[in-house]
Amino acid sequence: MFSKSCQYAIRAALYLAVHAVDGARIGVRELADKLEVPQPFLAKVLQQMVRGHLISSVKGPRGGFFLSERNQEVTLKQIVLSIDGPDAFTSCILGLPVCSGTHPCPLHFQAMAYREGLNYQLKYQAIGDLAQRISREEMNI
Amino acid sequence: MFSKSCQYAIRAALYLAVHAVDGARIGVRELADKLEVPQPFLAKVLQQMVRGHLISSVKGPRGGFFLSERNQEVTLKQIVLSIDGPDAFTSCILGLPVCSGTHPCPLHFQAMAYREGLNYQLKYQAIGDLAQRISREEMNI
DNA sequence: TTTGTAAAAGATATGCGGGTCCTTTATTAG
DNA sequence: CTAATAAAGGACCCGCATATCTTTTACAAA
Ligand code: FES
Ligand code: FES
Repeated sequence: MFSKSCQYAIRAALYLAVHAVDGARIGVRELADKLEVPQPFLAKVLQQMVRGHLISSVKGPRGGFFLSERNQEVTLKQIVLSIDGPDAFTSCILGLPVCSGTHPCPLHFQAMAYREGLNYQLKYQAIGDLAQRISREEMNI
Repeated sequence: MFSKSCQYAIRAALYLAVHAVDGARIGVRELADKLEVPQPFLAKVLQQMVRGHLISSVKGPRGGFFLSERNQEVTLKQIVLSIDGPDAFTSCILGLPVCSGTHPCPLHFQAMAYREGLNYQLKYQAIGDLAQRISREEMNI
């Protein structure tokens, strides 16, 4: 479904939303440590996200990653789109060259139901909103 | 979601169910040709399926692949299990080490809803049954 | 029994996502 | 201004899914 890069990206963004509050910045070290993912690889993903304006960063002492006001409004969908591209939700689950309702594969309608549901979630949940749910309902990231 | 091997496996099984009727056998050549997948690789997947008793084969002239009576009863779920292993439907969509409802990731419940639907489909649809739907509703495989 | 045919098996290549390392650049505290 | 710090950027490596090729084995028809 999601590539590893994309999973890391989402989890990192959520971690920042929950923990990088009040102007605090968080470094790759802590991030990689808390998410339990390989540090150098996470760094790559993070800078890719910065380039895509999904998260923000400052260099130097007391620097690190954080979410600007704009970044809080970023949706999970934007992250997926930016990292994995648009095909995750539009390609046929059986790998057929085209996914269409007029000549569907046998799993098409069931797969679409699933994907549409998830898609909706991704589309309308901003990082900032999710952060609150996460702390409130003590979810894992 | 599914690996390429698994996609090929499912499509091949369905093709056999639809076309290898009345004791006819179908060779790798035709199969690869019709499904538009790489022939030598498909051959590997097919023999893997034979070993797993998901499909049947005979060597020699007029030989090829087909579905025995037992094979008709095989479900898509068995194919997925045999090719991709059990993790496809039980692992966390964000890659967390465990997927559980008690400490869920933010996408857990939405993802589960989707997956359960698909899972049901895979679990209760036997190849033989699907074959009829496919011809009747002119679906693509 | 012979011969042609087609799958089985094994060894081998390739591409890419995933992962690491090293150097450069920017920032800020002192 | 300087030194310490942390991200950015570039080059590189590795394993595995994917894909290919060659040889061997089994079967069936004649
Ligand atoms: S055609 Fe296969 S999922 Fe739509
Ligand atoms: S915990 Fe992530 S999908 Fe269940």
